[in-house]
Amino acid sequence: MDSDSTSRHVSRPTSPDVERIFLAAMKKTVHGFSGAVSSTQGDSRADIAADLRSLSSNDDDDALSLRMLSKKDRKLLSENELQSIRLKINSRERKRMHDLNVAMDGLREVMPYAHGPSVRKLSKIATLLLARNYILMLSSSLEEMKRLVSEIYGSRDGGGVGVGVHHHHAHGGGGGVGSGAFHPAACGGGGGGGVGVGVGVGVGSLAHPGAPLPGHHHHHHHHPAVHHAAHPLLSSPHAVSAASLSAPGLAAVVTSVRPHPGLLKSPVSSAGPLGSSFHHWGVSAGGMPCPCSMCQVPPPPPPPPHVAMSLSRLASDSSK
DNA sequence: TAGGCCATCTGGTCCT
DNA sequence: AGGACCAGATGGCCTA
Repeated sequence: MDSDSTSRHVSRPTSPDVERIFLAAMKKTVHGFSGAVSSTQGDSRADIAADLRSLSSNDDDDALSLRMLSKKDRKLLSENELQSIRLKINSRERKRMHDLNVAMDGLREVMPYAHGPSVRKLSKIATLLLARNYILMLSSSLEEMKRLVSEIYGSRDGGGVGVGVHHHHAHGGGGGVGSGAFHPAACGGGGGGGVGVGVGVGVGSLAHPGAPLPGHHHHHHHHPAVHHAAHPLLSSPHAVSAASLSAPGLAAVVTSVRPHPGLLKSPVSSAGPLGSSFHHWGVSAGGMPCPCSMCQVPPPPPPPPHVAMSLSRLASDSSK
């Protein structure tokens, strides 16, 4: 009794392995292990079980699509036929969403963030925002490396690598966001007023209304509403500006980000909002920029309109 | 208890 | 024709 009947359907998996991963995940789920898929949710839903039971008994019907039928045709079909078609469609949709979740988990795995049984996984929106900022940050790092290479070899080669990207340590994002406000404190090893608190960022100020990030002092305690702004990748000026511009809903969404376990391990006295386990090295150490938005703000890409749109939509979704 | 997050159901639309 | 994709609705679970 599992959703194997759903997996038998041919579909467009997000990757060639998705089907296999999905099956494995479903096995785990069936055995009570909250694995990669739906780890925060219990999958033992009575209606699903009912669906699956029905599916196993109605496996043979043709894949007529219910929505393709006219109302007249629908009336001609028996209750059982309609139900079996509906179940089949539901099953496909379920599998599709499972595949999406598997992909989302795959994304979580490669993000510089907590993975562990004691750490609640990132929400979907947080995962996407984090991924985006991570990509921006990596791109920025790459550009910086290119720039350094061109500086080193430029005198000989005449500067073959043309990179015009420089760090903007203090640039205000949209809506009065100023990520630079907390940068010095973070990279300077703490000190400075606030240590990333109240950050001056729309989202951050929502979550940290003035307290010195007490959540980071707690071992194995998660404060989803507290840590989001502390994570460098989620506090990028871009995401922040979008959040502060779009709606309180998105800000609320962003607050769902869970902390990196490293952020929780030790006091934050001298390490800024990331905690002492996170080592900021700014841009001075070997020229490599610190992979956090505090030490290195990604170059401001042209504000993609679709991002703003999707963000606003997410905001509206989250405000349901 | 409220709010956030999520899975699922459902009907519509688009694509092959 | 059939499947994928999408978005709204709904209800459950969890946490503050």
